[in-house]
Amino acid sequence: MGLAKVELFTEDQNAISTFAKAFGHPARVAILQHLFKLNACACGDLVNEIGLAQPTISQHLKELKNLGLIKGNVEGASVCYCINPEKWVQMKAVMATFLNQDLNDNANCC
Amino acid sequence: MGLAKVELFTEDQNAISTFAKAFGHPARVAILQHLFKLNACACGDLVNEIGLAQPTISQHLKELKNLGLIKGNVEGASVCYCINPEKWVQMKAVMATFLNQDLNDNANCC
DNA sequence: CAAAATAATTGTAATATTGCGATTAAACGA
DNA sequence: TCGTTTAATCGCAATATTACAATTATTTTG
Repeated sequence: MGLAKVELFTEDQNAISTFAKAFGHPARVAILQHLFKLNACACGDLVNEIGLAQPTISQHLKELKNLGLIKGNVEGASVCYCINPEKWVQMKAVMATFLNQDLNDNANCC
Repeated sequence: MGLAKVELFTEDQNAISTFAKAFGHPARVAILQHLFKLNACACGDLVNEIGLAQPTISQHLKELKNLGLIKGNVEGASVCYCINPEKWVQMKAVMATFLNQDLNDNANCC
């Protein structure tokens, strides 16, 4: 199938998995880390930094942009990308509800 | 291709994306949330709780178990699953280094 | 204006993921 | 022991993801 049965799950569960999926490829993790380090940078810089072809980087950037985690501004011939702080904060809140669940003392197996 | 070029990235980036990938499906999110709520439960209970077929749940459980995030103990005819607290804590630490990066004030676009 | 630089888009191939029916294996109960 | 319950595994179909060459669109520069 290859198609997740989204309708079976809560909005929260779908939101968590959607964000997690965005981080589910090392290239997207690397892109985001690089944007954090430099505040902003062009697509071409990311192509040089990471060893993937330009269309591949462009595709990963598109996914992150569609999710709203990054913003892109045309700067002459190049495009300047950066983190979208508001969305990043929102994402962190969503992930925190999942990651910071309480580990009960009797959580160990049976 | 469908094959991530793992060798291009740091160990940290690959670790982050591997954990994130595990959370990149709502069924696995739901399974983990349910295990947190009940401390431990059988595969069959998860099949009832979530609306997916038994082989599908079994497959998702296998992925989580391979990553080490959950443990499974045979309890007679059924199998008791629970969170692996040590691995969960380790995963949280890895994800925190990524999620808690500093949002620089001048992070806004160009 | 023509050539160069930059990045998006298109198209395609290879591989991965998701889901489930059918089957199998193991443990339990009458 | 035989049927039942429980869950793993196998095999398959449908879809998604990853990667890139080729192309296109836009802007800059000479």
